[in-house]
Amino acid sequence: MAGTIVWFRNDLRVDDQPALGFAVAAREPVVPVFCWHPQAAGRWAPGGASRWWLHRSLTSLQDSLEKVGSRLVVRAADPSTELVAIAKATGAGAVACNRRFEPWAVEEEARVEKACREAGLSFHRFLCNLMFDPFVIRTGTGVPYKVFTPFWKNCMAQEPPAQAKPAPKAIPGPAAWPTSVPVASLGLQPSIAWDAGLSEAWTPGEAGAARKAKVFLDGPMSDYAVGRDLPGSPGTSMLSPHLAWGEVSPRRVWHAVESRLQAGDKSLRTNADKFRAELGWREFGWHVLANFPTTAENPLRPEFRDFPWQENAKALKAWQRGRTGYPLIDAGMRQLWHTGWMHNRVRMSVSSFLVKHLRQHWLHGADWFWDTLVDADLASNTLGWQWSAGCGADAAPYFRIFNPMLQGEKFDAEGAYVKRWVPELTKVPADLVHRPWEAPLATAGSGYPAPIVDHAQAREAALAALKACNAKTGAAE
DNA sequence: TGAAATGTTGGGGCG
DNA sequence: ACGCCCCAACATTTC
Repeated sequence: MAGTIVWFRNDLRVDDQPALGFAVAAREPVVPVFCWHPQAAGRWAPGGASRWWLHRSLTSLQDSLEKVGSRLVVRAADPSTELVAIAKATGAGAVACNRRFEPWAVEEEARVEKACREAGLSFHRFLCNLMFDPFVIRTGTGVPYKVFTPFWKNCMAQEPPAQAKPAPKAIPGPAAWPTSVPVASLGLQPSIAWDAGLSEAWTPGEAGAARKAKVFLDGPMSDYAVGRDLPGSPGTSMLSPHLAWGEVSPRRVWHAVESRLQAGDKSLRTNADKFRAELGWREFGWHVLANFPTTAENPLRPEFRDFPWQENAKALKAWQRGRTGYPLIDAGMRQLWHTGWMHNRVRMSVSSFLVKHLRQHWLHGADWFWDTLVDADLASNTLGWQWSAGCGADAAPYFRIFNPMLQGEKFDAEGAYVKRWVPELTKVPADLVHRPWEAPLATAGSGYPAPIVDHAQAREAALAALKACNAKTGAAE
């Protein structure tokens, strides 16, 4: 072969990037390529917030590649035709990529591989964004896990993730570069300026990811077990969008944690293990989706197939816009709208509220999150929503219904979080901030809506719906 | 990685 | 002083 095409996908980094490392090791020309072809993903094509992120991440990747003597060739068409054409134009004899596990991406990968082989190109695939292979980790009886704890125990009994490999210092280019379109021509940017809050909160790209990791590992990680549950303070890593686009390698993060453990005490170990278990949940989500590819749209537990969901466009809209009248719910939904991100503790509450209090189909929630989250990731989104709805892997039983007042009082006792995102509540005293309808009229929020449903009634209705479904399907519980 | 209802226990007020 | 009752605190069960 006379050079390798590196097909970039959601692995937008140069550090610990196996396909790129493979291409550079061949000591022949390397042609990095990104194809924008959202049609292949259908319903799960990147949403608005993800496209905003992708625009910046691609720009950042271009910069990093140029710094080591390379480029990023950008095309807006199907990779199965583009990569073959680029191989012809540059004389490359091989294509290397990193595996994805979205059902549509698996199909796309097969299509690209076929086109490459038919054109006489060799095709090479690597595990890049996961620490453990989803088709290797198996239960004692040889089937994929559906429960997190034994899954993670098994992973922890494997060989530890391989050491992360540093970025190449120089990347040889082809004699002549193929044509490329500007990132700006892909139409990823919002046409109206709704992205000020995103710009304020995030720095997409590899450097931004490394900074977030360092800040977290040197700070909040030492109190992670407690701090991660408090939405009003910065106790989480904020790495999710960077991981979603592959701007940081989970192996790199894993070993960065490990190196800090050498110097730490036992309590650091406890907190670090909690954090690594969250990386584990991310792995678990991908393993479940890879092995049960229909779950992006269908419940993993078949008895939920005919669950009596309601259709209520008005309620759905109130939830989306943060106008349900429940402070914790509204704060979360407004944080999401403004920054493209929501604290995990609050994600659990808002999703429980949508599927239980409002009894809207979890896919409505999944679609909204997909469009608004900068960390939208098909596996985590699917796992999270099915977990909340009670129909997925290791799911909360349907009757586990979060009480938005109690969750607020437990994890945002002073109301700092809800007041930050719901300014109508500024004057409500702390002890009533999660139930403002009980506050005296003078201090109650001006213009803040009354609860769109009564908590106790909604809870009863949700439990009744489950009962009706069980009676119909004859489910055991 | 719940909440609410129900059951149990034990300290203290009181007749 | 004793037993009764109340109820807070905690535990268990149920949804």
